[in-house]
Amino acid sequence: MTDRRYHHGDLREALVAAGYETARARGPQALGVRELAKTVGVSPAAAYRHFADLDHLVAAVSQRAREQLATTMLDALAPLPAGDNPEAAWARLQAIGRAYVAFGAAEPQLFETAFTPCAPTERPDDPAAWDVLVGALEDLAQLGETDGGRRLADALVAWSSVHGLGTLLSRGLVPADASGAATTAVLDGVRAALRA
Amino acid sequence: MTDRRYHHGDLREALVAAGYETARARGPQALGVRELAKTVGVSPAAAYRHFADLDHLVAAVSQRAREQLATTMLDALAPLPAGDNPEAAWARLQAIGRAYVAFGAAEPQLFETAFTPCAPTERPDDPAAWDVLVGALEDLAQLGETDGGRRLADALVAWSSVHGLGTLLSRGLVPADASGAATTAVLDGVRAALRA
DNA sequence: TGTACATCAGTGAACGCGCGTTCACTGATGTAC
DNA sequence: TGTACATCAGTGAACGCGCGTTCACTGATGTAC
Repeated sequence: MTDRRYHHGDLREALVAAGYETARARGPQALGVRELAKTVGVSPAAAYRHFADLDHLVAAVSQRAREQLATTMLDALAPLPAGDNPEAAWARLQAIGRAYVAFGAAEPQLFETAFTPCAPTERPDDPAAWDVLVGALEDLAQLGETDGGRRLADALVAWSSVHGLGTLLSRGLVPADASGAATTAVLDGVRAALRA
Repeated sequence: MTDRRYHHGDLREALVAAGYETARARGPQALGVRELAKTVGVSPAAAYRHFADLDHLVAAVSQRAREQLATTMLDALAPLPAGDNPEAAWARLQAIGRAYVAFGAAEPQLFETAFTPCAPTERPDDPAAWDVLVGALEDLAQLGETDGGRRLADALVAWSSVHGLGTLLSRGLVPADASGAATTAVLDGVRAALRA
């Protein structure tokens, strides 16, 4: 399989997968055309059959990291009851927020990679963290728990909070052993902010 | 002055100042020993008289960026009445939060630089944004506006919120034209969260 | 006040390195007849 | 079914580059006598 010298099965996918692992271990700045080509067992020039330049390769890896983040949010949602009651809806918002922050703390380099500046992607994220958040807020608005007219503002408040804490944890600016308490405090804060 | 070939007046300071401008324009990754030495008009090796390696030079520039951020917070505080009443204390918290977010939006590369991972600094930040925040929260706790027992949690909630929004704005993930509304929403959210 | 001297902040050349990207090419693949 | 052929995903060598860091050195500075 990988032994085939020519006509790699799916070089693009192999490069993104290898890039994802590199980014996970050493961050987005460690991504390089030459090194990834070597990892995959291909000449550097081969990568240019699939990506215009390094920036586009980074963009593909970055997108994968964002999609992985969104996936962990959906995974956190999966076991929860889909209940139409307020408590269930708040629990869902809390679950995705917790997953977002936990991803930042557990995978600091991927978190960094997910939001690193790079070329625009060809396709939208799938799944997209923003959509998951908006969906959870929509449920709360439907139930009259939040002011439907402030949907966008609420989304920005929630996103800012979890993104901020995720960033602080991922960079070690908030110590890991404060992670649990900080997460609870921030999620409670979001709830209070949206309810007001 | 700068024409002197030997015994530069204060090469360390000159390198940090040049690094600050480079970081401001092109971000922390654009910092390099060779380029900064060239900017300052000195041979690359000269930099090693003042910094153990590139990482320590970056650390000095990063610290300067953080101190600049803290300074803009203090500047925002300066014109405000020092009043002992709740409204004045909340206004002070809001002012420093607004300054923090505005710095991220106005100086995205410096904001990035301020929190880029690098070597530890020799001295603590002066001024330090954290101290400014804690001071403002202390006032509120003294006035009974917030639960003094939750000082640390409150600080983390406030910091996460403004740091998150600052990051999102600095990276263009929240569009600049939503900056004003988003800032207001987030700051109102913090107030609601701490009051609860 | 003048001079010898130790200090040490600079020089400039060199090291080895890995990078992104381009180029002319080759040969495995799948298709058309 | 077998064969000629067009396609294009790969090769491998080379390009020019700028990087961090080290080294033996030089000469301006400030001090001690």
